[in-house]
Amino acid sequence: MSQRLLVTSALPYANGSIHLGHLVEYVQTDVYVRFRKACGDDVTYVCAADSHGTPIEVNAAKAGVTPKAFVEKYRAEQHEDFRRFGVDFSTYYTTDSEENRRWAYRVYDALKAKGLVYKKSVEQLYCETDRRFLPDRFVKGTCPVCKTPDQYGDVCESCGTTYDPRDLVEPYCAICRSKPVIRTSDHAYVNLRKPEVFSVIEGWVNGEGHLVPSVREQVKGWLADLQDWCITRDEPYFGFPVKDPDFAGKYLYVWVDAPIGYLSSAEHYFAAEAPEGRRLAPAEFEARYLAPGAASRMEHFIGKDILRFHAVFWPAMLWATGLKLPDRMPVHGHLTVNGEKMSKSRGTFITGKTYLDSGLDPELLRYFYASNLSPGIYDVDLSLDEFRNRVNADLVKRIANLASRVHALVAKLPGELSRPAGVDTGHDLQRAAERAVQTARDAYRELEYRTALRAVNDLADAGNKALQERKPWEAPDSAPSRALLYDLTKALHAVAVALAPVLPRFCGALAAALGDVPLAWPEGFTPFDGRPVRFAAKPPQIAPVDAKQVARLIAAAPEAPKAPAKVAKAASPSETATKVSAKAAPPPPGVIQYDDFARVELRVGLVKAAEKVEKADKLLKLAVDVGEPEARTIVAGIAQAYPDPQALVGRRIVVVANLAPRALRGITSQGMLLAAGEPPNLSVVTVADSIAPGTRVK
RNA sequence: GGUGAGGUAGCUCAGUUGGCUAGAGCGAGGGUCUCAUAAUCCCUAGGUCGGGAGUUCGAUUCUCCCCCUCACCA
Repeated sequence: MSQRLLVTSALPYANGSIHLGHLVEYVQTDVYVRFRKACGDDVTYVCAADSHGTPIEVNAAKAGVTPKAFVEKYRAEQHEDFRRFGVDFSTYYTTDSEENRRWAYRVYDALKAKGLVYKKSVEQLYCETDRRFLPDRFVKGTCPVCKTPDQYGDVCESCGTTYDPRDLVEPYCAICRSKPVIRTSDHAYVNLRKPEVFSVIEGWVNGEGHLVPSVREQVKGWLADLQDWCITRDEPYFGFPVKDPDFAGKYLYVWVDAPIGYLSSAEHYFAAEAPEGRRLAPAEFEARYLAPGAASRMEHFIGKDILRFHAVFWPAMLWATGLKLPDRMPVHGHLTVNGEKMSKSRGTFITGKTYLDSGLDPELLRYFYASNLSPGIYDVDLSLDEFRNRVNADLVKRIANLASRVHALVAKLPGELSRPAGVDTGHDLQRAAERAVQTARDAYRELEYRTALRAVNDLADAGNKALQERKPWEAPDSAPSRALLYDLTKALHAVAVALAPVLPRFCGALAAALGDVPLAWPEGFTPFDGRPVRFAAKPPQIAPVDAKQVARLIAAAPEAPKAPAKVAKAASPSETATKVSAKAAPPPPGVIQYDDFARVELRVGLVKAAEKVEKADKLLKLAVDVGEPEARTIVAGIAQAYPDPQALVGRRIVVVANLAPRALRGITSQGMLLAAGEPPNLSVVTVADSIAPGTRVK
């Protein structure tokens, strides 16, 4: 029976690019959405850029653009990145919209009407230079416990202590470095302990199917000691100003209007973006999707870092507003790379673009994620070796290869291929295929992707095994051979259907090759429909992934690590503002193998020209001869150490020649040079004049 | 420190009411076919089931203590 669903992924903050950590969630959600659509369900997949908050306001100002323009740039970029990974949103809107403004006020008013909002005076650090209150991430200082300098206002990255920003020793503003003062401000708080709202939250958390048990336990732990929630922020802020005269001059906290963005973006989709036949006026949309008891499911896919907002505050907001509560909230873990947190200094902070630039097929990442995803809250580890093994073993050697084998054999047969009656091939592929499809169907629904993909692989195993045992190439046109090849072709149809949510493009091509077979996945689906089979084309192939290719993901990191920085350098506000955990890397001994070193291609380069980069204090643009027909352009942050760039011309320096190109100040840098020290006491590494440009350094 | 989740073969994980010689996939080692992208298929690998104690005829599966990892919170 067809169901109506509203599915969401968390809204990415419009302050940076999409990275592989984001993609875990969007791939998980997209696979589910595609699966449900194939099943015939009516699915709307809503997402948007989370566009408000202090970091965006500050970074936009720094960039000299309006917050709206700033946000739109990232919104468009994110949407495009997602598209290239096959994430097929119905809409990718923004929380800075008129629809969201309307919804946000409505929710605020509803909370107020329920008597849940009260005023409380709080002390905060205030920067008199910037004339603003400083959020935790915008004040730094010395940890009051372990005395490590330059720690954020909420937590020490060295000793892990969390504290109040007011406890920092020698606090300073992360924007202008001046010393903040303490000021008080009146804010709006939501009383979540009031019995009527508390019982709603508790009831939802304990509701069947809403949260998996381990997540439920976590949330119940919070409920035992529930704090009230501050829902306003001081100006300057980028967001919706509170209309309530009790809180004049305040703005709604970004975490209030962000989840509301699910509703407003969906409303916008149905009102303005949906195909003609699917358009709905806002009132109609609300009645069909949001009203209590509406015949529609609402499912929110989120990461574990934002569970509190979604599992505690969000049900309260929905309830107060008189809307239905979510039907399911799948929570996934974070992404690690080679077993560790993504880290810029280690080069494992991989953006979607870096992945795409490496030349790897985005669908391979989808497959790897899916093969490691379960409904649980486990972290997914992108081990580069594991990634390569998984793809090569499953997709290349097993599945694509089976299609290739079957096609080659069938292509040699004359005419159409029908199933000869009464032939026992010794392998019940029909039963195997139908069972695999059923197993996968149940598994996708429960987000047990690992199980679903296991079932598909088992089916392909059975196919390869049958070929191996029956050897149809020995008597291609015999009845047993024809029967087996017929069954195998049908089994491939099952593979295409069951794999399509994860690999839509590959499976689309496979289905086309099988003669435009449908990829719909109705209840009880079986590819054994009795129709003759005929390949329309060669099935799609998948190139094996080699180690060099995946190594590029890391080698292509923006900045090669030199020495692991002991203390995070005074990061720019844009870095402090990112939602990505920027915890200091534990300093491991970091012993590497020779092969690791050999991947870095160091060459001698002769500096042919050098000049300052306009509007950049630290950058020099060099033309360097590294033994290639054309000199390379290299942009390096060494200007402070070389006030006269001409001094560099004629020097023989050492260049990392296989570093992925990267744009700096609009100039594409085709490598980096080695230098010792920190500016201004910095020196580029040079070699004797007797060494020719292009010579390998090792 | 509090709360929660985990710690099973090199890796990723299954093990739903305690019980046959603890399983799968990948990797690794050996063998094999040759239709297929040097792809397949077969065999093998012996992991104190984090450590200790207890309950029991018997515990990876129950209880207690400890160690370690992760997340959230103060």
